[in-house]
Amino acid sequence: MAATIKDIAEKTNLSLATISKYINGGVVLPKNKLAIDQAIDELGFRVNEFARSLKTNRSKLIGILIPQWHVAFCAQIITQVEGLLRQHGYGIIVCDCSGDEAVGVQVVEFLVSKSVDGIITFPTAFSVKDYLPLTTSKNIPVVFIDGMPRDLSYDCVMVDNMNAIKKAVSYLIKKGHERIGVVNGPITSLSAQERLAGYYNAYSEHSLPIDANLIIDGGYATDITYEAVKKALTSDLNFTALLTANYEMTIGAIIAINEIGISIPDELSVIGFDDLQLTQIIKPRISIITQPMECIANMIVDIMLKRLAGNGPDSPQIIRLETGFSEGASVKEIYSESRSL
Amino acid sequence: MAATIKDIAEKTNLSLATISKYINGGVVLPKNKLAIDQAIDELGFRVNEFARSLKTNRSKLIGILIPQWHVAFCAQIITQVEGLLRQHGYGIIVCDCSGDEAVGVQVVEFLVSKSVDGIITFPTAFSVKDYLPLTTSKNIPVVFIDGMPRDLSYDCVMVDNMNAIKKAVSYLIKKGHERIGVVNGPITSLSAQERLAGYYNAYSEHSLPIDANLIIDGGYATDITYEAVKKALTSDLNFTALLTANYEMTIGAIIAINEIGISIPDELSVIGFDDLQLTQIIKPRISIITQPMECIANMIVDIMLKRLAGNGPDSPQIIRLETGFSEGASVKEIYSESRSL
DNA sequence: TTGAAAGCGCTACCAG
DNA sequence: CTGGTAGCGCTTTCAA
Repeated sequence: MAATIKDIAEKTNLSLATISKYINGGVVLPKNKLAIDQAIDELGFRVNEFARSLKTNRSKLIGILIPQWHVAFCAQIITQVEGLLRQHGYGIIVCDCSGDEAVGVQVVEFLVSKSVDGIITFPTAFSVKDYLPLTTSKNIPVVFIDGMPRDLSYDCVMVDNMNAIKKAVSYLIKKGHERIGVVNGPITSLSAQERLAGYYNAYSEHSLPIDANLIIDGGYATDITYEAVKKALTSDLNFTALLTANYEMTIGAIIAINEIGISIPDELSVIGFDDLQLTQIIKPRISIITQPMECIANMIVDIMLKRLAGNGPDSPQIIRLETGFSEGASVKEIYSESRSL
Repeated sequence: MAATIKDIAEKTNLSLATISKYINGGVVLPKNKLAIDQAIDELGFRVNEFARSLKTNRSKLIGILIPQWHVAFCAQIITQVEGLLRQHGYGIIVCDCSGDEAVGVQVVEFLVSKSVDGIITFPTAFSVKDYLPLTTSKNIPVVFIDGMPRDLSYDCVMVDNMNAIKKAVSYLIKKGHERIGVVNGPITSLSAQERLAGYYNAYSEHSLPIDANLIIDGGYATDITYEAVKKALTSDLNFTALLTANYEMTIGAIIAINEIGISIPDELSVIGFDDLQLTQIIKPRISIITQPMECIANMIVDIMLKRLAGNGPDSPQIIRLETGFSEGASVKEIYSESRSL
């Protein structure tokens, strides 16, 4: 049987209370400290987290809700979040709801039943409203990543999607592009709405007309984008540049472009999103809007830990982070008719 | 405060013992069942898992150790395993050790400290031996996926790697190929060893000479493969076909091939591994060695649940599953000199 | 700084 | 089938 603090107490001739206090960071006499340390070592003592949790009512577990396991952005963020939380003694329980609303609610109930101390959630295909009563009633803090339902007010960490796209589109416009295709996510998602707004803003700022046909729905997915881009490229839309609004869509677009045999940047300029995995090896090096992954992860953990400690701000925090831009060789300067006049 | 079984007992005028028995699947009188159900409903009672765990010493949590979050095979398996385990009331704590041995041991200690009931582990870059004493001393079952250290004997679920590759190589040989490149993982890993053996076996069975230069180390990674394949293709190795031994390497190879502008299958026949995500949209449709993902996940969960229930077989189970082959349009029939005679 | 004791909520034993 | 009860291992008063 595993050693308990009782064993330590007996061995050291100290009381349970003293041992408990010590292992929770309390101060004891130096000689007692020595004795306790030794006893812990000899007996191979480890705190029984169940008992501790029963008393403190905290599990030191954080639930994470993701739309899909293989979404690159999620994977990247989770890697970092997991590492950071582990340093603070928190484990993560990750559940994938495969975009199914019913499963989503079920998953959150499951997480709550596992007594997670907090929940971190990525935007899912469905509204998360259904499960929030559950978490609020249990006082479980929820931190949203990359967007949340419009009519809610929770802690959220996201990038400045609007400006990210706006800057990229402006960049293209300044290089002479006027017909810029954009592969965006489903317009039901907040981030897609913001990204689209960035596109519009850039165009209006440069007083250029918008052709709605240039706005392609890539469903935030590689396969959908692949089909959509292939179709768009073989149509008579005549765009000279293409912008993709997340990693998966960037990959889908690149595959489609390469397959058709259109050369980047000579025949088509391209700006991608999220410099992960594949974008790092594709040639020519794609110009990419980058998200500050590490910073996002840090903020998420930071807010969560503060909430758990009960010393977060009173009102929900919406953290907006600026995106970066990694210049590659995928954008060509062109001279449109109107400008060459 | 949340309701406890004590509240239920009071409300129903039954004893704690009866309530406990009922919520654990025991049988009570129909009218008591009704009363209990109603009380549970009204009070919004939920079992306190901490208290339960303290008593039963089981957390209903399974730890999963992965090499990297974005390895497609892992993601695919975990998705399924997580769903299955959840159906049985188990949650998973996933930790990524980023191929770092020290982190790996630390992670397992962490998982043990979280009192996971079992551990499922993918092959990591380092030997897992260091942490096994920990798990065995705590009687925590460990199930390996896709390989384990050679000198150990644990439950393991893996595919028949040797035959998978052997069949594919034989297939190519029968189509007339003699110079078949193979992009394999690091030879330190069991699966890579087996896959290589398959390559050798196919060649020897057809009495063809092996050129070791055709064996490329892709490190099970996209970027390494990309560089290696690019180099190989621009050398004078003259292979007519290329076989890749996992998903990431398949993608890396395809990107390299496309970039150089070699056409599949006219100039090079290709057989990939694991029909996931990208391989499903790349044209031409790649012929692929497929792993029975669902079946693998089922077996893993099956063994784990049996071990947890204490009714698994006495000896470690090594489960070997057959791979499949999905024929695409990436292999061309050729006639080598020797055959055309 | 230390200790005694209560009790977190549940399960499992045994008796009825 | 039901109930009384001990106790899992820990934290946390409160008093010394």
